[in-house]
Amino acid sequence: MQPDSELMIGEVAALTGLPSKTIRYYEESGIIESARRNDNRYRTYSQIDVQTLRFVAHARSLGFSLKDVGELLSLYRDRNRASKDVRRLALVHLTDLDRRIADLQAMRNTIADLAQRCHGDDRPECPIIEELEGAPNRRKR
Amino acid sequence: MQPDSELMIGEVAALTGLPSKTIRYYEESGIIESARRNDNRYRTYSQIDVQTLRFVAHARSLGFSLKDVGELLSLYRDRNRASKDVRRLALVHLTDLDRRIADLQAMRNTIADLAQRCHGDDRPECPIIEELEGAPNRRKR
DNA sequence: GATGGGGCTTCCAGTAACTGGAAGGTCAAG
DNA sequence: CTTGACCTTCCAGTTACTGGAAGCCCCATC
Repeated sequence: MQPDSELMIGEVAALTGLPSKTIRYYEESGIIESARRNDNRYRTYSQIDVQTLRFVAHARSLGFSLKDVGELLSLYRDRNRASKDVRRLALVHLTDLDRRIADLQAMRNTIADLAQRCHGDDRPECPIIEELEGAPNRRKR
Repeated sequence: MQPDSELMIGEVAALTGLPSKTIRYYEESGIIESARRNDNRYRTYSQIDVQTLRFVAHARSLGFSLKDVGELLSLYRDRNRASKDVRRLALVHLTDLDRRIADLQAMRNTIADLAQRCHGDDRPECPIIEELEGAPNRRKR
């Protein structure tokens, strides 16, 4: 119950799950504002800063880019935000995730099929090598 | 029907679907050996080189790392390879793909759920922001 | 008082796999 | 002779960190 307790970066790291290095990196890259410093030039953080960093960590864990996180943060702080702006960001991200999942899934299925058809013994015959050797390559994007 | 025709990098690019820049990059990073040069110091390639680059392109399109592609290439060239070595590489890659797909799928589901519950209008209330604000962050890996 | 151990600081480099761009050489056509 | 389309090398930027070096600050101990 100390509303104005100032934390050092290691404590914030423990509270948010983010490495200290990453917190400094977020500051350096402008995703969060520069931390205040105490007499030792050490960074100090408030509970609000911890909340902000938790927000960032959570958005990152959902796969949003740092650029997106920046926009989400400003929407988060904007009491007059329109939820459609947040939703639009989320939907763009969703589309991107779906595309990436589909790409990986296609690779996965091909690999699984090839691996399943490969004897996996000491002989050289191998459908995986044959596929790589012969099949035309797919276009990306 | 010219078995010893020498191609320039642009032609190889057209034949393999790989940008010239990427072919040079593969050479520089040691994934393929240095191309012979003609009198102008231009790189020249044989049909075998084209085959090798197609192999590389295809392996890359299946998501193998360049390091893996290097190993696959040496297995490809090894007439005494054991198919189990190829298969092992593929299975490790498969595991990695599955993990990445699962990670993305989890994100995707969360985002889809949040976006679906968001009104997406001009009002500020937004379950997406609330989730980022409040929920504990998941551990990666 | 010297020393040791954390934690903090900055700065530099490396990761993966390219991609973009600058500056310049070569060659054939018009 | 100049243009245009190739080719060359080299450097920088991308994404989101992560590792490591060198050095300060503070506290505890011998």
